[in-house]
Amino acid sequence: MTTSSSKLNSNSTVLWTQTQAELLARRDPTDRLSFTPTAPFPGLTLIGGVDISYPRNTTSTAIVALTILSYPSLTQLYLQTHQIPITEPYISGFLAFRESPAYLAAFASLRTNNPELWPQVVLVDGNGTLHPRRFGSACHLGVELDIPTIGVAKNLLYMEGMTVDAKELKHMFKEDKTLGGVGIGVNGDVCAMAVRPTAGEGATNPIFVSPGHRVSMQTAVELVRCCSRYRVPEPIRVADLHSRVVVRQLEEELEASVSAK
DNA sequence: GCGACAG
DNA sequence: ATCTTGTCGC
Repeated sequence: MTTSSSKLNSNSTVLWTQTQAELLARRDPTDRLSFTPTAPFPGLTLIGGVDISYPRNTTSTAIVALTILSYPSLTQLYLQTHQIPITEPYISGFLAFRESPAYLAAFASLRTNNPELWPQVVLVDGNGTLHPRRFGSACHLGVELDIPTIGVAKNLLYMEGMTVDAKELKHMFKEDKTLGGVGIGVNGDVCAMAVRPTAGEGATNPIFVSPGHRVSMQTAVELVRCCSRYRVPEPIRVADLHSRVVVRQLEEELEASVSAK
């Protein structure tokens, strides 16, 4: 008798759904911040960003990058990568179970080596409340660390009950050049904002911002706008670019070790 | 019914 | 996420 991997995945999914429900009970949807939750955010000086890049031809390991930028200058104060084992597959709606361990390792290192740079808010590459169970990876990391987080996704996660789809949104931003953002409702809740990328009126491909933990929708959007020079806000952009550089190095090392034997 | 599904 | 070149435009 054989055991199919899809069967294993669906079993994990049941447990993971339960875990998400438990952690959701600990999520704080309000502004519980160490700075004033209104632009230009007096008191805010340290903002974090995290992202993960995966090497081609390998599924067991990845590179996580954590960066800390000063605010409002967006100067890079810290940028560290870690090679982390990846044990779980990517399953839509359960991204945190794949990536959160890597994030936790990165933050553990920061706490040990540069505790003075512990961020006041963290931008996460993924969704917050824009999620089938209102608990995306940004919420997950936020609750685990009890740190304010904001989810920023480059693509729309489709789910039942959504008021708009990606194509409609693109149309709306194209039609109305002054449109800055569109609320994304799911079964009566506005759980995200499609935000027109900063850098002009011509851009029509939005980013999707949703609160993670200890941040309101309003504050999340405002803050993302305030640290965006390009489509992707700086903290995530810096982490993304650097993790990609390091992933290339890892790929070369892997190639070398193969040809060496 | 088919397709759409963060990274 | 990753595989991938040039190209149109500011």
